[in-house]
Amino acid sequence: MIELISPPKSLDILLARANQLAGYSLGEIADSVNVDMPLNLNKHKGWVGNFIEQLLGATAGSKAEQDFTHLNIELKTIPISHQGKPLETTFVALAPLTGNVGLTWQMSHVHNKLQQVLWIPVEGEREIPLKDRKIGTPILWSPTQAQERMLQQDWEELTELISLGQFDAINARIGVALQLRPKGANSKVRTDAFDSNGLPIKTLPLGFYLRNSFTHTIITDHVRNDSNTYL
DNA sequence: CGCTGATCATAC
DNA sequence: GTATGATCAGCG
Repeated sequence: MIELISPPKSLDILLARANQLAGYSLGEIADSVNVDMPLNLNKHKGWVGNFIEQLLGATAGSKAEQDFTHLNIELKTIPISHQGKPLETTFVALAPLTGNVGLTWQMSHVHNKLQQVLWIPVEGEREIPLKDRKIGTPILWSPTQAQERMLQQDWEELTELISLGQFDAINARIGVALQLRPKGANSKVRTDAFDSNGLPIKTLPLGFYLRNSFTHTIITDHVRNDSNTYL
């Protein structure tokens, strides 16, 4: 896209930028910065996330762990219903299918990425034309102790299944907060793993996702204090 | 109609 | 293929 926006030098600057977006529609903002936008997300699933990244000065296409490495903050847009509930799960990270021996929760990418997240709610009802969907008030979140425990427990259970090569037993129904689901171009994609006998196999790539019930609590817990609140 | 499994785009 | 950003689609 365009608009070269420098990375925010401080948390305050990042939050100020994010707050300035609240209340405006994607179309209004895209117009103001002369960015072309798709009619819908059908073939542009990551468009909103990439657009917000650029508006806030995240380094696009980076391989860094977080979007704002220097601030230790991960950016996530989240589609919200009229009732303020998440409409989609939140992808966190690709699940390593090998090399999990000796890996702990504290060392994991999931833990690292979820230490501090700046959530940007965006209206996500499919009946609302993409350009008319409004951006909401940003939420800077870090897991509570209870949430942290929940995440760790799920991560350990899911990672254990991977380590044991129990891929037949893995499905999206496991886990209270976190779940494992396919993450790839399509169902034919394969990646390296080890089966229950420790033998090399090729299997479907998986990713860790946050369930809507979990992200909903993040939004619910967030205290709104004044009239300058959207969504 | 919520949720799981499948899928889309892009950079390297 | 991996890693970034996610949402689509249709079964139960």
